[in-house]
Amino acid sequence: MTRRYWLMKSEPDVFSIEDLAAKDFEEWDGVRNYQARNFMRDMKKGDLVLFYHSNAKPPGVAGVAEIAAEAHPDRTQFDPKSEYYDPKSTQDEPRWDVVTVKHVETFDELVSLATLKGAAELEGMHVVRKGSRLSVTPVDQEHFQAVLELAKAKTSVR
DNA sequence: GCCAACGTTGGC
DNA sequence: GCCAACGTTGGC
Repeated sequence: MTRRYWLMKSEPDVFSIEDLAAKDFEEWDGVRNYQARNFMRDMKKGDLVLFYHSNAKPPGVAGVAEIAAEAHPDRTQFDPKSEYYDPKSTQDEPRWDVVTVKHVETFDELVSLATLKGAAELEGMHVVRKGSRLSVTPVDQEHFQAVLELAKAKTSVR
């Protein structure tokens, strides 16, 4: 099986890796960017995800999740009471999808964006680029492994 | 709070 | 189709 790797951003004040660990599974709703949506549509069950805390102090990768269910319609787009409501979306042709993610691991210590930026082997990774805004991005296997090793290195030093 | 880097909207 | 105005993301 060819497994693919991704990075997904979430603001921990809204939904953190601790929240995911408590629930085990989560529907990743609220993505309203076509590029991010298209990446989610490419995700396969078993793919691994770097769970990134954005708008955090500090921002960085907090752990790992796994794709538990592939893309299916985001119910919040049909709900007028939801902040994610999209009046232009129809049941016949939904615009927005979710994937279901499962908790795999919470790092003992966050791998901060500063650490990622300081790692030469992560050059070219989307999240280290200046002005990176895309909330869902593919990650090279080499980059994914390198982030795991950074997380392990931090743990062993303590 | 500032600002860079986009994405979206709408006039033309 | 072009582009200006505006909105959003997210680091710092």
